Amino acid sequence: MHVEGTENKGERVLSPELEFLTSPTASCEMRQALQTRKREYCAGTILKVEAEENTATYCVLSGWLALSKSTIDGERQIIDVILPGEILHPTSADGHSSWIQIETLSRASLAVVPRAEWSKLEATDPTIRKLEATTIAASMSRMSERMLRLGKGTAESRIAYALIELCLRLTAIRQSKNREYHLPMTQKDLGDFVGLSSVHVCRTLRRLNRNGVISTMDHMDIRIHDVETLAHIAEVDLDRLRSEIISVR
Amino acid sequence: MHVEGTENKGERVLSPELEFLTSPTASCEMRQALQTRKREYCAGTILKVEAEENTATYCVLSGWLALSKSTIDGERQIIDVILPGEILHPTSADGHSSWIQIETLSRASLAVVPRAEWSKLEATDPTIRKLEATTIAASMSRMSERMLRLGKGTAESRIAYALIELCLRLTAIRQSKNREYHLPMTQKDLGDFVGLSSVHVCRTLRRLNRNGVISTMDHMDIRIHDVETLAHIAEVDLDRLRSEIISVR
DNA sequence: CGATAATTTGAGACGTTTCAAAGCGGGTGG
DNA sequence: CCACCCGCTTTGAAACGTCTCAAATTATCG
Repeated sequence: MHVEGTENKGERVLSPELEFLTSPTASCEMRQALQTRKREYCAGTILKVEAEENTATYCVLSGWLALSKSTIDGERQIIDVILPGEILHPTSADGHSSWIQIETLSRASLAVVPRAEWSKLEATDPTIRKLEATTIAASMSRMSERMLRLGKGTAESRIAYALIELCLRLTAIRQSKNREYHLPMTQKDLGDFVGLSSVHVCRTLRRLNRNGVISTMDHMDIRIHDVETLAHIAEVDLDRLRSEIISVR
Repeated sequence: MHVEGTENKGERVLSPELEFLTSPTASCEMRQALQTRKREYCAGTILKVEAEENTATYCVLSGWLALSKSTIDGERQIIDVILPGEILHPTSADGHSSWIQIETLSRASLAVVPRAEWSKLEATDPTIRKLEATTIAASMSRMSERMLRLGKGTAESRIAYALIELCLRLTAIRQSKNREYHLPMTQKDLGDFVGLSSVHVCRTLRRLNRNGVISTMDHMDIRIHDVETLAHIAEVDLDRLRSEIISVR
């Protein structure tokens, strides 16, 4: 169980301020609200426990989040990874509890906006609703891609898919170039993400390394050498996937 | 591959008109729109193929839908099951293609509302937006519960969870009483839903039968005898799950 | 530089899949 | 009305992939 983690890498090529925050489309109110609600967290912080009282909206300004569920015996499944620029509504159907546990994978800065204030922002700025809608669509889409592989894919295809998905998303927000990025996750985390034991994650990663498809350096620095092969292993059509999980801006 | 199926059971205790359609909260425009867009489909119809052009909103008036993704070699994963009263936006992040394949599991009647018209409805009727939000929250919530079990659960817990989830949802819309309902799915379908082969679904179902936890009669008529045990196998807290996946009305 | 966490590798156990064949049931056409 | 066919369920046996356990190695941080 992560408590007040010590890792603090994970955002190296990060623009000082977030894109949509400074973008001309964002309204003045929006920028202000995010700025005043801005908070910093260190890696491994648990922001919200499953089923905890929650009605706020989270905007990720920098850093990575993991959304997870756990079984009674402590097994964790990472449901989704949230990257900078994305919006998160952890409120479940009953309208007041969180359907998910939220934790930081790296040092992160977030704007946590209470429901009332967020509704006001939505009303004043029509672009926000659009951003929200595409964020949700993208999230659903990548969740189902992962479910498909969780249900029917091999270990290799699950890992390959995760690496490709993250690469595409990071590239879209200019936090990856040349198919190279830092994963602020341990192999255990990655295993919890793709439904494998950390041991098997290791083996699979090593095999991909040996075959020259990717290389991992240092603590989880990923470099994809042969996207075609990786996409083939992941059973992914790159262009289609991109259009499904990347919001148009 | 299902094409124009022949099965047409699946909605036996169905109220002639859907709850939220006739409810006093639904606006006049809403009711009219749904009525004029209403269409009937027989079981096993594929409404929308993955990645197909799509910007409409689907309202399920009666019957069951399955949302699925498939691998290149034809393996299908059912991502979610949609029941009467629920709303579906199959539009992915690019704004015009569908992120999912939609098919009917039983005979079903749907209102397929084009985007422009739906936006107008949203604008006129504030309750629709709320309904949409809770529908999405509920869907996310149950998808993640299923992902947790797909990643970390045994065959038994996956099946047990699916049976409980469906029982709760059906009970909420008064299509199940006394924890008894008809599942308009084959064992293959159920396997595609929970990530198991049809053979293993059969074995697992039979074991639950032998142990007196459930009984299955006829073609997939489920009766849950011992909810406590089933919930325990599924690793579920019934009240918490209910509040997370059932929309308050 | 020692303590602690994360990765790597091996070997065996376990659960699920696959293959195969038999049983059941419902629908169709003779 | 019966015979036949096809799809679904059931059961068995073997193959396969992943997990677990265990131990060695390597990184990380105070």
